[in-house]
Amino acid sequence: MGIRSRITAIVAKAVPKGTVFDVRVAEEHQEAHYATMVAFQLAKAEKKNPREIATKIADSIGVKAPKGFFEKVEVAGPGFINFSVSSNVLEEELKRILNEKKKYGTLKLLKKKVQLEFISANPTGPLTLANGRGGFLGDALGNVLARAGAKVEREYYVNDTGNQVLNLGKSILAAGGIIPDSEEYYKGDYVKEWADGHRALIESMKGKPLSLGERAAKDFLRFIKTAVQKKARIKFDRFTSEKQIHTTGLVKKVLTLFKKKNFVFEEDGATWLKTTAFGDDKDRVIITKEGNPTYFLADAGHYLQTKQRGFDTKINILGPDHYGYVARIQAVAKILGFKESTVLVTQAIRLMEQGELVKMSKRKGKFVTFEELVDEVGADVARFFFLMIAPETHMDFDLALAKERSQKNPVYYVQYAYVRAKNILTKMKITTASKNFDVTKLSTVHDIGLIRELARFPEIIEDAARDYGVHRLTRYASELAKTFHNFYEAERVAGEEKGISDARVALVAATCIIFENLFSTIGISAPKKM
RNA sequence: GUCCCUGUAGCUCAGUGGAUAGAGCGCUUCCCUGCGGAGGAAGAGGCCAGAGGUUCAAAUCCUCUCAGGGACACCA
Repeated sequence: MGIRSRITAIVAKAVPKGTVFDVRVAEEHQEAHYATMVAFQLAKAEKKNPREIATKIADSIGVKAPKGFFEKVEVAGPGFINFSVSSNVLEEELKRILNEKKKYGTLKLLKKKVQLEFISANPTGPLTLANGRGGFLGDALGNVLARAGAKVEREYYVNDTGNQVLNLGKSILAAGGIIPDSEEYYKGDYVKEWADGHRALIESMKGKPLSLGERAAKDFLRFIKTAVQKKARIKFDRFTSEKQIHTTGLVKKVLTLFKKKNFVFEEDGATWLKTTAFGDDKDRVIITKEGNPTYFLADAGHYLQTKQRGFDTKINILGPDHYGYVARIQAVAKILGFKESTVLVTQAIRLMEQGELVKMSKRKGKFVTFEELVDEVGADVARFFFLMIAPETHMDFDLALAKERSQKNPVYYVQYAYVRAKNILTKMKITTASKNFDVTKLSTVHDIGLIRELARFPEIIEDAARDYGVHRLTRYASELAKTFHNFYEAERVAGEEKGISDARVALVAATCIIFENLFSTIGISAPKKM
């Protein structure tokens, strides 16, 4: 339990039961460490002056808090309650970091079993930058949720059959000159390349474009896997095949279930699901009038599979082009009885080249792939840069500046802080920092500031696990790095009087632990040197 | 036309209804006789797109307007 949650627990005892309130890190210009605005909320209900209430609460906390926990609790301004924790508490937290190491910042906050689905791009070509954005988000979010105590499965749902794959097959035939070209076919060089490399095969399969598409999709999926897992270091536990959803009978099963619950009707020769009952703006076809199940029905079968495999929570990360899909898939989740179903929609990345917008389109074949970007700037930079920005922000990425930008990217600033910290310990030949140090020797603003910053790590994990705001982690990384660089410039570790030196060694060792935990959660490397 | 997202420093972006709106880059001026200068310090730079409203309190919530991006298939 971090410092903030301990304060929250203490405040909770001093206010009426059930009061909802926040404890947050105090603003920088305040001397205090943490603050709460609870008095303002109570003032409304109790029709009293907030300052009066704040004073009452502060007094009560003075009595109820464990002895020696706070150095100061004071009312400020119109009714803020500011907390300064005592050095004992900081010492405890520092020791906790040194003891728990990798486990520091693992919480028992989430008890749920979560399936996290992301990327799930069709294997009809290389990944786009938007796919990559969702990929990094999913990977890091998976790490965060796991740290917060959830059991997480990361899944890539592969649309390895159906119209898009058929279209891919036809596109290859067209690229091979066997059938005439058409507007809707995939145009990228990769289609041509694949066709050129499989001349005999496409000749023999020219009557079966779907099978040909499936065959090519297998290759493209392999390329995707390499780009995602090897190059971008995005981990998946499971690749689920849409084709298998069909062959294992899940499509029929989910249809039966929908019918049983009376959400199915026939119209214009097609079969529909009544998604409007759950807020969708129109009902959706699940079986076409030709008698083919739609992708949507297969996806419902997939959701059913997930439910049957024991997941009560499903998080699905979609790209901006799938926004229109959210309402209907949420309808399915409700019918199937998921306890929680969240769809996160990431916004597009606009690729700029010399001030010009470059359109990304698989079909037109003009795009910079996710893999190319990772090759160009490296996995750490690409990941950190993408994860710094909230997913709903439309992001401008200037490709011409990508490489130059990488020199100035905050990821280097952050990793350099870690290298500096590590280097101090290496130079001093310290492998394990002693836990017998005197915390009162850590007395400068830089010492204290660093400890306070380190202690925020569990709070960041908690917040990110609550609102899925993974960019909190990269922001925190920059702040921690700044704090450490400040400390490094101002204070020495080696060569100080022994008591101070020992205490600072412990502090630096703890800093390394936090950086390592943070880096592994974000998914970037912890370099020994740069 | 309907729906979604966005509009905050020159640029790229943070900002959970609360205290003096922040960071990085860029710009100005400083700081190496020390653990790695890929650093540090100081500074300039903001009618938080606009207008109404709700509130003790709004960049944050509501309504409208404007601007940019995206989605609106018996494709995925």
